[in-house]
Formats: sequence, structure tokens, C-alpha cells
Amino acid sequence: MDKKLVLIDGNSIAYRAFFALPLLNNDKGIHTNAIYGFTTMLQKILEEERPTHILVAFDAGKTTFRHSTYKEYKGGRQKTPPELSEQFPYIRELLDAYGIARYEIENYEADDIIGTLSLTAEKDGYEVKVISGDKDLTQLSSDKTTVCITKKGITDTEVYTPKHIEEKWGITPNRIIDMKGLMGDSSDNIPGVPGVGEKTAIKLLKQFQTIENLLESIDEVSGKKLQEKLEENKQQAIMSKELATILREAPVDVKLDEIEYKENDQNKLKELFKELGFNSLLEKMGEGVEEEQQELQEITYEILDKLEREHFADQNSLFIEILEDNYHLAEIIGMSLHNENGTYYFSLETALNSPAFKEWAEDERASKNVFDSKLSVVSLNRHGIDLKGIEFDLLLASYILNPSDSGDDFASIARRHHQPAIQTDESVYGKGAKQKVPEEKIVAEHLARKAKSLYTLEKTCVEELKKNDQYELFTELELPLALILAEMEYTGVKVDTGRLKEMKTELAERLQEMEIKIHELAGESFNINSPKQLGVILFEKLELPVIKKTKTGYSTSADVLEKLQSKHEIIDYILRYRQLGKLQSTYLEGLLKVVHENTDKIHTRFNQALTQTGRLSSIDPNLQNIPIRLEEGRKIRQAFVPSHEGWVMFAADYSQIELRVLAHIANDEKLIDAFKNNLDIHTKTAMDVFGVSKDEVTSNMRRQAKAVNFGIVYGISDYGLSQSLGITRKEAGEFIKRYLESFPGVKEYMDEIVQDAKQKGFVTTLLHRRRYLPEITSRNFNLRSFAERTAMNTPIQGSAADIIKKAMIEMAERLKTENLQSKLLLQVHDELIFEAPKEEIEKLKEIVPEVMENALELKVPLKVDYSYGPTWYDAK
DNA sequence: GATCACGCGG
DNA sequence: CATACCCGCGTGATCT
Repeated sequence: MDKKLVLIDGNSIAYRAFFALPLLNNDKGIHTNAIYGFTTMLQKILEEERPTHILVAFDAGKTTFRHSTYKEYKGGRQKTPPELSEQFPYIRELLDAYGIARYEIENYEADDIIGTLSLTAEKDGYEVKVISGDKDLTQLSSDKTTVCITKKGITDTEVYTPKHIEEKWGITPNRIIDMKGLMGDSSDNIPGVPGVGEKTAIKLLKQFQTIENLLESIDEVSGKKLQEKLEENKQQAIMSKELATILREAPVDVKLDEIEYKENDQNKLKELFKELGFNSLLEKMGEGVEEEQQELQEITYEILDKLEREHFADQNSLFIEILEDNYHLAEIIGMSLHNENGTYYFSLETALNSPAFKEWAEDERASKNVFDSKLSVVSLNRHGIDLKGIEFDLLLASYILNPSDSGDDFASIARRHHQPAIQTDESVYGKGAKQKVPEEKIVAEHLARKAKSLYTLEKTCVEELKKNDQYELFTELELPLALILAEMEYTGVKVDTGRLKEMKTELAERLQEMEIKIHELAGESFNINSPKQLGVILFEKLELPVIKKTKTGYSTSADVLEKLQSKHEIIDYILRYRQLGKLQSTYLEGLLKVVHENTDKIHTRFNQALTQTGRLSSIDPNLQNIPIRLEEGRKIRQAFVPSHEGWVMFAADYSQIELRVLAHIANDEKLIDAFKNNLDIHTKTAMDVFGVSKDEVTSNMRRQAKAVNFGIVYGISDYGLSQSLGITRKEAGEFIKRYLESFPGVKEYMDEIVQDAKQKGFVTTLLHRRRYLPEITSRNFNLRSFAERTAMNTPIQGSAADIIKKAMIEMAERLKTENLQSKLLLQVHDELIFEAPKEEIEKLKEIVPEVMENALELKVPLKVDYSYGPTWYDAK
């Protein structure tokens, strides 16, 4: 078999990995990003190259023989960050576990080890691959040796063969040292010849081949200035070349047959991966799942076929299992109960046939602890059981403690709180098409574990909530809200399916016509819905200018198409086709698919434990993104109607809630004044930013000011604003500067919140919701910037979410105490939608704004607008 | 089944 | 050296 040697520049790859990846932490607080990157790169090389021999070379000490030539060598380099240094021992351990040789020699660099070994190997007839992040190594390239230099990422490399080098620079690999000698290398602090860069160096080498030749005939060089420079720096050029030259006869005392790659030590690797928390890699090794099963502890429980009063106690945890995620449709597959008397499993049928169950479930005073109260309430409600007395909800508690722990999987929550292991639902039930209910015993045991875990977790979580000053957020806000959401979902929204079908038929016809027209204009038939095919038509066939690219091809997004509008007639048709196609597929067809047959109602599910800011989200269908901005889409809302004859849809929304929240938390005097005086905030912003009087504000100025206000709320960047206004980044930056000068309180807030987040590691909302931002200290510009913007935005968006949630709770209470029939149906972030009997309209006009505006007292008034009509469309 | 581009909402 | 404002969900195309 052919012999293949892979030589890896260990330091260089570790550095690359460290800077390319976010600063990952494992559960012991060790940083692991460089180790992880190094590992994935190794895996890839082992798989793709299948080397027979392999070695990783490291730099040894601080100084090398090069320092005796030039003591400034590698001077001015940043010290290795401690977060990286601490990872090197693990990388060594990792290599040992892989059974990969590693090597370093005092006084020499990894480069020299690689240079020496590659030469030896070439002579022995090996094929050699060198892997590094340092382009210096390309000088080793030959017909037997290929050099791979990592690109942006770590697993992506650029391959340097002599041919490639010739094409790229027009020189042979052995002239790279001359090139370096002339142009220098700032990263290694090699001086070179001042004023000579890559272009000049290559030009000179093409003429003279080597530095030595060149220096002998400096007078033949064109350009007086250049001649002088070369003359002045003769010695420096020769020294630089020497510094850049990789030694090919370093005192390397490893023989090639000692670095043969045989196999890794599976056990050692697994142990190491486990310690580091590399679960994805463990899984690749067929671990992980099996691992968890091993740790399962014995549990004693009873399968009941009749529930009696004595099965219940003062404190109980109740777990309800549903397989498919839509609990409005799917059936309960089993339930479990744990309390001081024991752990029990029972089927839905058993529960329904036991009067004691219903009696207990509906008893307000019987305390229950559940995993997902909304699911529990709705799923039992469908069987005529009105679940009451819920005092704890693990899903919500866990979400409040840390919204980024996505959470819907019980096993992961249990693990996070150091509970005895529970199998993942996926491992018990399977997933996707293969999902099924296993035999009862298996389900029973799984659920028994959950109920038991739930029972003990209440205490842990409550303690933690109290410690974080979030207990009130849990008991007074999220938990009561869950019950309100349950009712909203269960009530559902009535839909005029006839109207939807009518619109669908009409649209189908129009789309058909437009499709023909577009194909005609394109001169061929293609799938307009395929960005890929559309890109080919527009940018290749019709040769329209390419404005933007995505990573997979041409961008055909609306903002790109709008820029092409004047260039070709087809663009308008495509934009229109897209717009109508969206309405057709997502809204008309989409909504019709989820209407319940007998009732003509839609029952969405609000996810209360998902968003990072505290907002709700809505799925199956998403009723928080029904069109409104364009008239044609807005008409969809005509199909949302009250569920009773003679009722109306009543909608109330907060005006500028996020900017009001900003005024409050930033405590910005000018912004507070503006809201107190009920000014048009965008006009006011325009006045301040542009320094004009109210009458001088043009509509364009107001539009720009509005975009700035949006940007401020989002955690502004000059890029983002420039995109939304179609101006240059510089101009956008100027706007932002002027805004922050106009509203100094806002500027102070933005600066302080970022500092605060860096120090604490999280930001909070008015009602103590938290969002952790570990990446705010990252060295990676993107990650850090993102975290900084998030730090600015989350308290604003999250506090607004807190406010409307509080309003919902008070609104529900108010409807009850006032004995009203009106029902809350939907929440759309800053808006509440009710259905109401006509007779109650006057009452709602009074109490809805009152409740919403007084949900929380801020330094500025909250303002609510409302409206009503026979359909949601008319409530505008 | 997963991922991407795109577009709808606040 | 390129990056690229917040928070979401659903669709169709495409690749595996």
C-alpha cells in the first residue's frame, strides 16, 4: 500500500480553531472551543486522507535559533490568551487517545519539524500532506508534498500544489522564501524591504529569480526609489529570507516508522469527550444514548386500574403524556402520579373511569405539580375534566430560570438539575415516522420516573427562583397566564371558511395567469418558486446585474428585485407573483388545513416557554403573523369572525410600547417628556435629529426618524440602519450619533446595559425575567456584537412582553368579576383580540384600555388604541 | 428529514 | 478580514 504521511502544525491549528469558534464552556468551566475545533479537523483529516502515518508538531519554548539571528523575531505578538493556553494539555491528551504522534524540540518551531520530516518522507517515497493555518508552510509544496492552509473556518482548506502556487503568485514554491525576504511578514515581525509588498516582490522575482541575484544587479531594477530601498536594506533582505526559510534538517529524532497511525483508543477517547462535554462527537461514536440508559436507576411504582381517594396526598405531582405535539388533537397515552404514598401509572381510561380522579383534579385545594400546565389543562378539558389547583409547572419554572435551555424535553431538564437519569422521549418513543407507543410497562416506567422527578424538582426550582428574585414572576405572572392561554386556545377563533375558499379560488386563477405571463417574458417555462431556477433566468439568461449573493447562489429576495424593477418588465410580475403566492400557500391553504371540521374554529398553541425575550410565540397555525401591512393580505382577516351571531371582534393595541419602555428604563428626560406630552414620537425624533422645528419636518425626515427609532429598540448598528433606509453606512452612523446626542439618557442606558451584562452575565426585564449572554465577552466580533445588541434590546422587548402578560391576567380577572361574556382570543405581542357581544362593546371600550394602560406604572403613560367590527379586518 | 431562502407579523 | 439591527413561524425547493 502507498504510504501517506500527514503532518499537522499543532499550534497554528489550535489558534485557528480558538479564534474561529465561540468560547465554548463545558460544565466544569473549562474552555473547549480550540479543543473542539482541533478534534473536528482531525476527524475530517483521518476520514478524508486516511493517512498511514501522522504526526502533530508543536512549537516548544519561547525562543528558537531564529532569535539568535534576529532577536525581534516574532516580537510584538499578542500573548497567547489564557483561555487558549489552558486547552493545550487537553489537545495533547486528545492526540494520545487518538494514537497520533506529537512532537516538539527545544529551540525549533513546528515548521522546522514539519520541513524536516516531509523531506525525509519524500525521499522514502511517501505522499505528504501538510496541514497548517500559516501560509509560510507553502514553501514546502512539491510534486510529492501538498500543503493545505485553513481558510475562514477550520475544516475548510485551500490546497497549495506547485501548480496552484504558480497560478496564484507566478512563482515556484522554493521562491516563496525570497518573496517573504522582500516583503517581510508582519505577523512574525520579519522586516523585509520597506516599501516592497507582494506585487513588487513577485515582479522582482520574475526578473531575477532569487534575492541574491537581485542584490547583485540592483542597477537593473526599474525605478530609482526602489533601487535605493534595495541598496539600503540588502542585509535586512538576506536576513529576512533566512528567517522565513524553514529548516529541513532539524535535529528530529523520530523515525517515520514510529509515527505510523494504527488506531485510536476508543475508551480513552470516549472518556475524554465525556469530560469535555463533546456530545455530538460521542454520538458519532455510537455513545450517548446508551450511556444514559446505563445510569437509569431502579424505580418502584404501581400500575393502577382504578384510582381511589387514598392514592392522593396533600402534595402531588401529575404527569400527562401526549405523543404528537398538538394536544388539541392528540390523545393522552398515559399519566403518572407521585406523592408521599407512592408512584403510580394509569391509563386515560382508568382516570376517566375513576370518579376519585375527577374529584381530585377539580379540587382547587388539592395541590398539583405538573410539567406543562397548559397542556395538562387543555388535554383534560377535552374529557370534561377541569384541572385546578396547579401550584407548580416545571416547564415554566425552567424557562424562567434560563430561557435558553429550550426545555421541552423532560430528560434534559432533569439532567440540568442533577436529577436521576430519565430516558429521552425520543429513545422511548422514537421519532418522526417511526414514533410509536411501546408496550405499557415501558411507558409506565418512563412516566413513573417523570412524576417522581417532577415531585423533587419543585423544591429545587422554587429555591432557585427565589434566589434569583424570580419567584413572583413565576407565581404571579407565568403560571396564571398559562391558565388564561389554555382557555384562549381551547376557545379557539371562528373562521369563515367560505370566505377563505372564495379567496383561494380567485387567487388560484390570478396566479395561473401570472405564471403564464412570467414564463412568456422569460421565454421559457420554469419554477418561479425556486430561487435557484429564478436566479438562472434573471441573472444568466436575462443578464440582469447581480446585486447580492447568498451562500448558495444569487439572491432573489424582494429588496434585490426592487432594485431591478426598472431593468426588466418581468420583475414586477415576479414580485407580485411572490406576494400572492405567499398569501395562497401560507395563509389561504395553510389556514384551511388547520380549521377543525365540525366547529370551523382554529385552535393555535401559544408557546410560553420558548422565546429568549419573554414573548409568546404561536404555532399550528401561527396567528401572530396574519397579514396586515398590504391591503390584499389584510383581507385575510375578513375570515376571522366572532363565534356567535351578533358579536364583534374587538382589538386593542399598545401604542409605541417599546419606545415607552425605553424612555422608562433609560430614564431619558427628553423621551419621557415627549410621551408625557403625547407627541408624535417619530416627528419629535426627526425634530431633534435634524435640528428643525415641527413644521419643517418633511415626510421623508419622519420616515428616517422612524427607522432610527426602530433601530434604537433593536440595538442599533450603522449597517442595519443603512439597510433599512437604503443609505450608506457612514450616513447611518451619522444619524445614530445625532440621535444619541439628542437623547443622552438613551446613550447612557445603552452603554451601561452592555457593561452590566458583561459583569453579571445576564440582563433583566422590569419583572425580573433574565436572559444570559455568555458571548458578550467573546473575542469573536460577530458573537460579541450580537450579544451587545441583545443586551440593549432584550430588556426593552422583554419588559413590553411582561407588561402585556400582566394586562392579560388582569383582563381575564376583570371579565370574570364584571360577569362579562366577552372572551380573550389572541395576543399578538402588543395587541389583544377579543370577541364580544354587541351589548358589551361599551363596557370593553372602558375597561380594556384602563386595564392595559395600568398594567404597570412607568415614568411615562401607556397608551392603548382600540377598535372593533364584524370581522378582525374591521377591527382596525 | 434537514437545511435553505424567502416572507409574514410585532 | 469579513461581518452585517430584535423576536418569531411556515412554505416550497432542494439535497441527503
